[in-house]
Amino acid sequence: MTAQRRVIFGVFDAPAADESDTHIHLTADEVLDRATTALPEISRATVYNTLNELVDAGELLAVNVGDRVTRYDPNVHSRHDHLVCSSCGAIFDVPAIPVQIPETAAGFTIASAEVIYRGRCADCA
Amino acid sequence: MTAQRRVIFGVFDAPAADESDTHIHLTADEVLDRATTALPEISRATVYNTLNELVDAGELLAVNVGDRVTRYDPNVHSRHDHLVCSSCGAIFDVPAIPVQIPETAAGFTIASAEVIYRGRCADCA
DNA sequence: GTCCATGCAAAGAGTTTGCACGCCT
DNA sequence: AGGCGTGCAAACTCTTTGCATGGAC
Repeated sequence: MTAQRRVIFGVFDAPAADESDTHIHLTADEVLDRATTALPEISRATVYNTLNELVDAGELLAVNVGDRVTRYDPNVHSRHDHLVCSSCGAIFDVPAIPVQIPETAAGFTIASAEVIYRGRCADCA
Repeated sequence: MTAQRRVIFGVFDAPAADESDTHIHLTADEVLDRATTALPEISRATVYNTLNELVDAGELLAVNVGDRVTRYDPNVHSRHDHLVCSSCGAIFDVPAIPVQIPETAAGFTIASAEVIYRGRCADCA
C-alpha cells in the first residue's frame, strides 16, 4: 500500500460536499485532479493502473454511458442502473428494475442486463 | 449525391450474405473497408463525415456498447435494444421490452431508456 | 539485493478538423 | 466564379505500455 494508492482510494471514500453516494462517477482525469491536490507528484499512468486494478478486484465499477470516457463507480454492492442527464451529463444511480428478459434470439443466453435512462436532471429541468 | 456517399449508403443497404437486418452494427473502420473495395480512393475523413451526417439526419443510429468504438446501426425504424456477446463481441438487435420507469430520483424526468444485454451468442455457447 | 509500484514519455486507437484542390453548376 | 464534398495530414482525446528509477522488505 503506497501513498499514491491510498490517495486514490481516498478520492472515492471522501466525496466532495455536493456529492452523495448515489452519484460518484468520476473519470480518470477527475480522479487525477483530486489525487493531485493531495499528492502533487502522482502520475496519470499510476491513476490508470490503480483504477484498472480496482476494477479487476471488484472494488470499482467501470461505467460507460455512451461517450468515449470511462467513469468509475464505487457503488459495487447494490445492483443499480444509471440515469444520465442529456443536458449537463450528470449521472445518478437508480436501483435496478427487474428487466424482463426477452426471447433469447437465436440461442443467445443472457447473463446480465444494464439500463441507461436518459432525460433531464432536476437542476436542468 | 457523390460517388463516395452512394458507396457508403450501399454498405448499409447491401449486407454481406452472413448478415441479417438484425445485426448490422459496423464500426467506421469496417465501413471504410467495405467502401474501399468499391471505391479505393475514399478517405477515412469522408467516411466519418458522412456517417455523422447520416446520424444527424436520423438515418443511422450511433451505438455504443461499452468499448471505445462507435458502431452504426441502420435499424432506425423499430425500437430495439442490443444483445452483446461477451465472447466474440457480436451485436444483435432485440425488440425493446417496455421498461418500467423507476421512481424519478430527485426530480429527474426520463425521456428514454436503452438496455444492453450481455451474454453468449449461439456460436460461442 | 530483489521486487514491484511509480513517473515519464511515447505509442496507440478512434475520431475530428484545417486547408487546399477539384468537381459541378 | 462559387460552393461544397473530398483527400490528406495533423491534431486531439483517452488510455496503455516500455523503461529506468527508487523505495520497501
